[in-house]
Amino acid sequence: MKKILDLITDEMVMAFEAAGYDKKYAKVSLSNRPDLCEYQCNGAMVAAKEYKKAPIQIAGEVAEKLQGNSLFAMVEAVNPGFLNLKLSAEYLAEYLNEMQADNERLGCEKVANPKTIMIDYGGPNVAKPLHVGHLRSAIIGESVKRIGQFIGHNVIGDVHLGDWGLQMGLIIEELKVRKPELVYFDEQYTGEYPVEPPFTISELEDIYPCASGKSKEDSAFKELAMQATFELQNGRRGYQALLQHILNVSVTDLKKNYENLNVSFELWKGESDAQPYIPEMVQQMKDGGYAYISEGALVVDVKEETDTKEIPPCMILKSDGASLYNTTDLATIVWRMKDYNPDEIIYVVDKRQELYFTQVFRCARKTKLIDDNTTLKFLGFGTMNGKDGKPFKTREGGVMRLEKLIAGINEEMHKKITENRTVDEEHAKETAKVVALSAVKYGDLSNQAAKDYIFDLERFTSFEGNTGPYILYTIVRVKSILNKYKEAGKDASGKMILTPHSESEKALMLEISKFNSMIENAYEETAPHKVCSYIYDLANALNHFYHETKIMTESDEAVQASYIRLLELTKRALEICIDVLGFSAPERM
RNA sequence: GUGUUCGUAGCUCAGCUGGAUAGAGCAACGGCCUUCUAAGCCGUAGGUCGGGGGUUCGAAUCCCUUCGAGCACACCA
Repeated sequence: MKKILDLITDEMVMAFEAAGYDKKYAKVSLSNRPDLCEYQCNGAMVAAKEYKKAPIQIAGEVAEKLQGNSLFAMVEAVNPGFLNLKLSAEYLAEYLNEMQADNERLGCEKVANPKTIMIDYGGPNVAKPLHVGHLRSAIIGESVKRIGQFIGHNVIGDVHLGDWGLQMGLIIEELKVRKPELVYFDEQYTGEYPVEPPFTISELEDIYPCASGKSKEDSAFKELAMQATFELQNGRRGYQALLQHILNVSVTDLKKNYENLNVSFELWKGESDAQPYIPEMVQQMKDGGYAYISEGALVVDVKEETDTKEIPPCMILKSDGASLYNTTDLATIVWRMKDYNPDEIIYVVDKRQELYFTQVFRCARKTKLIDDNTTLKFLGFGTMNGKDGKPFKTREGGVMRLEKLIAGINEEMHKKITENRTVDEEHAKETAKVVALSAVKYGDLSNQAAKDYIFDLERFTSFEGNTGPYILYTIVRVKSILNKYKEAGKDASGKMILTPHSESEKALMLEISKFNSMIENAYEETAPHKVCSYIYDLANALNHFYHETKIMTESDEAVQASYIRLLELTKRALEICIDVLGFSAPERM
């Protein structure tokens, strides 16, 4: 189904041409003066130069051609040369009926040529529990993925575990200190290793910070850890087996945590999965003449003429021959290309890593790990700050665990829900969880991803204003009235949406009609915050209409059914939107 | 130092591929519940869009400059 903006533009193009002007000037946009019109075209003012005519004259001639057009209730040429448009009520109702006929997608067509897009987000470290720093990547990445999937692309989310490098060696060494008797440390051992992991998740969570702290003070310990890392990377059996245990225990826990956030990944690959591809990749870079030794390390130059600053070379191997972050990221590109041949890879990563990823992307392109058909995209997000504007910390100044943060929000929400109304305990708990998630996600996603933002629990969990709970409340109100209608034994299915009976109804209809173009726009700009701002407008329009219109007492059955159909449409639009944002609405609240 | 992002109401943010009177929410103040969830709706007040220049018929938006803040600058990830 065509976007309403395109349909209007089509008419405008014809009008411009009929009046003897180039169609390139017939660009229509949403009005920025809703008091004057719904859509507008500023082309006459631009065209004035080429045709050496007063803009108002051109606008007038174009408007003339649109008089009587069934799309519009009003076409006006206004000084200095604006073309102001209002849609006809009939046309708008017709458009909404067409949307409703496609309840699944509300007339938002899937792309004709689906792309394979991989999204790299999450990025948890298997040695450490998730902390608040992981929140944004998960929330934004999940939403970007869902938007892409809704549009019709084949989008694959990959969690990209941090499961390689010194952190693993640290765990192994610390475990050796604690449980030296384990067979994993016996180099003579050739039998099968136990299936049961030698530690629990809580032990694991204790081991890493402990080892990490030790390595900072005890250089001998750090030395051992580096040695263990090296041996692990070179295939020492016992250590490989330990890595598997660490992965199993950790991933089980991670899955649980991500599930609570309504975040899921198609792939649970990690840095270690890239390991097998490294030797050949490095060899190719050498053979191709791209990589050379600089200050002992193997690097690839990624400078470009147009750079405004010096971009350091991309390091492939450290001077001790060990691989590093760059190496696994590049090798990850290798297997992604081999297994999935994606058209695009999107990295949802902290924006502070931008320079680093520029190096990696350039290196991948230069050394032909990817071809020209694949784009690499960096979607950097800003820092989540506390109310003081500084990076979010616990009261003690440490990093806050994600679980703890979420639990705190759940608790706060539970308090609010039970405060003013009577609800049974089990119900309240479930609802609190659902609403709390909307608060966190909406609070995050309603900001532009690239900007830092202030995490304000009080504000996010509020039911007033531009918040997740407000959106959910609106949906719940709609659900409630739809239920009442059903309970009255009525059924509006198959009934038509009629032309609007009030300003607020038309405003709501206009808002709904923007749905498909909004989704496309949000996809093109990888901007979930556009979905947020849309549902906020839509929810406002709904509440306004709801307030002014007595639906259940409407005596004209056809009109009432039309209202109901309109509410169903609104609800569906809101639900699709919150679904792509990654949360859902309860039945009651 | 170099580069980069940003600076919009008391606070938190939209708007930025140039358009008409710069928009929301919170906080403040004032209205609206015998009727579909008042967790709602309506209204009042609050701004030299950091400063200065330029391009343009027209600038929060583009360019230059200046002040201020954040961030990044090869053997961590």
